[in-house]
Amino acid sequence: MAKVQFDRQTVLDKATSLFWRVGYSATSMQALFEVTGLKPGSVYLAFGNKEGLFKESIDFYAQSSITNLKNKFNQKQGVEQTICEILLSFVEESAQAGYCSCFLLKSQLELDEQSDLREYISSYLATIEGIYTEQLSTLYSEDEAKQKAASIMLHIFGLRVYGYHSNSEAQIVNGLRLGLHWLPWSNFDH
Amino acid sequence: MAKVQFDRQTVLDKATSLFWRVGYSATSMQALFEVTGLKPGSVYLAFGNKEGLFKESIDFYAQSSITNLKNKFNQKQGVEQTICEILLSFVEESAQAGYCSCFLLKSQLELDEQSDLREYISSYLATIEGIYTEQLSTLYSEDEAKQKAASIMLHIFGLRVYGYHSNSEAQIVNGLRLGLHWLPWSNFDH
DNA sequence: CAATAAATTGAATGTTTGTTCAAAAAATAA
DNA sequence: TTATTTTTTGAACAAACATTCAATTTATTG
Repeated sequence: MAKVQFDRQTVLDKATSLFWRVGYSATSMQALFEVTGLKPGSVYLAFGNKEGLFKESIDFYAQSSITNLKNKFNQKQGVEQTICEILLSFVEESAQAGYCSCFLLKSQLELDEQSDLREYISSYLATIEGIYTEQLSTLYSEDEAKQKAASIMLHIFGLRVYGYHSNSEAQIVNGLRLGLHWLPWSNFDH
Repeated sequence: MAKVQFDRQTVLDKATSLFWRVGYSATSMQALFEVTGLKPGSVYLAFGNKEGLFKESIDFYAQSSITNLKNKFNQKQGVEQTICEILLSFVEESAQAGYCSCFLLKSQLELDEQSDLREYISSYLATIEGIYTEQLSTLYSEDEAKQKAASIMLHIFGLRVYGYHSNSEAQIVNGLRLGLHWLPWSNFDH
């Protein structure tokens, strides 16, 4: 059997960027052919159809996000300090040119009610929340860890929307400090 | 001159519902003709094009939301109690079948970076934040009112995303209570 | 009642959409 | 090398897309 000749990761990286920025519906196959350099037949052989390519793009993004998150917690600073760092890095991200919010969040909101993909994305978001819960449960009771994780997710979703339209980094950080007052923000003063 | 014969408000109401649920890109003119009962020519005469109809739908939704919000504050309970009620009503909304998040939020995230509509929607969101700030400044200093309003907006955005995929009302309420601990939630215990 | 102006109609426009497929090329296996 | 399998190619497809417009209907004006 002949070897796959295009690099799947490279193609997925480019497709993900386009889907992320433009959205599922507004991204045409034509545009995907151009950005990936593949011809129709290759894409359809490798991914089935547009939805298949999109699903793999979601996987690509989500798995990378989850790996990244786990790595940050494994750097063995305090859990809460790490959470502060993560949130502040999200704020920083949101201030950059071409900021596209979070691919999972955007896709979740765009997808139709009866699409299986919506559930699929939900489970990735639940996995992420689970990581926060797990980490916090080293410091708090299970109930408290769950509540705090829910509060963190609310803030993450919030800032990924807020950061999309407002340019005031400082305002977001103030909002985070107020809402997540139990985190060690003082370590980040200067 | 002949009178406009279709009821503009009715048409906008129906168009808004469709755009809100399905999104801008995925909503076809065909579907809009069907849902409004109008023929192509009528829509194009009255609204110019798809984007024109969408913009008026945004206006329709935003103005109604803003009026609604102001009314709630004019009922003259305490400001903070009113805010709790608003947030809890959003949570309740999110638990209902066919929940579509917030039309402004969804559209904001869907629209392309260089679309004028994105700024347009941003200014509506800023207006809403301004109302919270204004109300809170009757109780707090300007700086504190702004910070609290930002925190409220973060939570509203957060719950309108969180509520889209999670079915646990209780978890969201817990998150709100923790993050917005300075609000009089105790009035809502029973 | 005409005369005039505006709104409605629905067929038709030319693109763009996602997808297919037979032929060609490339890679592996014998 | 030859035979076999897999990938790539790019033209072609029907369906759906947003939009237009001349003809018709409806409403207002004089």
